[in-house]
Amino acid sequence: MVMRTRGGRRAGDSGSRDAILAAARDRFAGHGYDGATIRAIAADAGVDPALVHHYFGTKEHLFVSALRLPIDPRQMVAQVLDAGPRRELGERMVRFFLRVWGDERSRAPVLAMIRSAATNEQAATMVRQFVTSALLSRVTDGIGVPRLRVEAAVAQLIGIALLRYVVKVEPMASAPDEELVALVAPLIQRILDET
Amino acid sequence: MVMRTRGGRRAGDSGSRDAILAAARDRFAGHGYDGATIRAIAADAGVDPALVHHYFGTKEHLFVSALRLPIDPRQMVAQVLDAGPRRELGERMVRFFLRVWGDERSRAPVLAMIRSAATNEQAATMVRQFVTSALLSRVTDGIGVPRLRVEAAVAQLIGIALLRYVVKVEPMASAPDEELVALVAPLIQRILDET
DNA sequence: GTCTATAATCGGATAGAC
DNA sequence: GTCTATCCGATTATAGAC
Repeated sequence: MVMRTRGGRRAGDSGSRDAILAAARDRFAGHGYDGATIRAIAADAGVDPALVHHYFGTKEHLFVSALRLPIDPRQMVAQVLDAGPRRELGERMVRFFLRVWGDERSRAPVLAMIRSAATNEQAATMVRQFVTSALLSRVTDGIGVPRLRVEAAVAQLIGIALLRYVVKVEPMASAPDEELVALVAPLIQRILDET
Repeated sequence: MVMRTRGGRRAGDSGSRDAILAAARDRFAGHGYDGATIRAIAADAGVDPALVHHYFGTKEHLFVSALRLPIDPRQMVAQVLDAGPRRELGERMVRFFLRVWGDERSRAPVLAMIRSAATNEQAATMVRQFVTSALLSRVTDGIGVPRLRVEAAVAQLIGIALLRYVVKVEPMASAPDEELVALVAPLIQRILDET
């Protein structure tokens, strides 16, 4: 029968494990670590709560499993930095940012990190380490910009994400991507350019 | 005995009510609405949990009581807008922003709103209405800047608050106020200036 | 693989004594 | 004004049957 050594679904598996992971991503994204309950995740996935423990052990383990990004951050950063001329870096960053937040699959883990970090100290530490090592350090190393400036640019983007996708303030929430690019790309570019 | 009609402490009051309010502000600020428990608030205040209900009824009522800002937002906005020449508006906004976040008394309610809005839908609605009516509308009316631009400026400041005071990323978290003013004020000014 | 049953804890809220 | 006692619901987690 079907029996692979790597990848794919193992023999005997139903789709429950993946269903749990998908439901967990949604719940963590929507309510943060503390607000997402195993019972609700199980209900969303259509399985028994005990099955969640059977697959993932503790809630914390489920959290880190659910947050594994579908793409590799280091690869993404390198791509954004090198995909064109330096004078268009601001625009590339804004477009990349909007693409991540526009796609449900990548938005859920990021939203989960933000929502959880806001109220859970352990999650905040995870986010701090991730932002520092996976993003800031690579960007700072890749281009010759002082770290405080890179952080100011990141702050601009995170603030927009908060107003647009979490608090949902108008007209920011409904503005088309292109309008945001036209507005924000020059701002980011300027932050990075002035030594 | 002592018996005033307005202001001051009423006869028979101990300091418990104020102690509860102060503890509630800290807890809501530190853990968000859902994460702050009445039992913990009571413990911080050194009183019995039942006393919290005695004074404030439900947890929700306690929340809105704890979040009454010590200053009036409409007054603050007007002051920032009119306190100097238009070309220094960016600097005034940044300095005001840093003053609010630098003082514990004003930081606690703002932090509580952010942390709660991140995971609690009801709190998010409160924040959205507050940001829209109390801040954005007044600023947009006061100066002739499109709302989307004002929101971009607010996003820049909120993002900085997040990195500096919540996630605590270095060097943003430890940078002196003046360094941030020098870096950010021109950015805000530019957002507001270009039609 | 999946579920039942249950332990152990913690949450908000209330009634009522003092 | 303040506290004791308690109700009732929800939570994570485990043991074990099927």
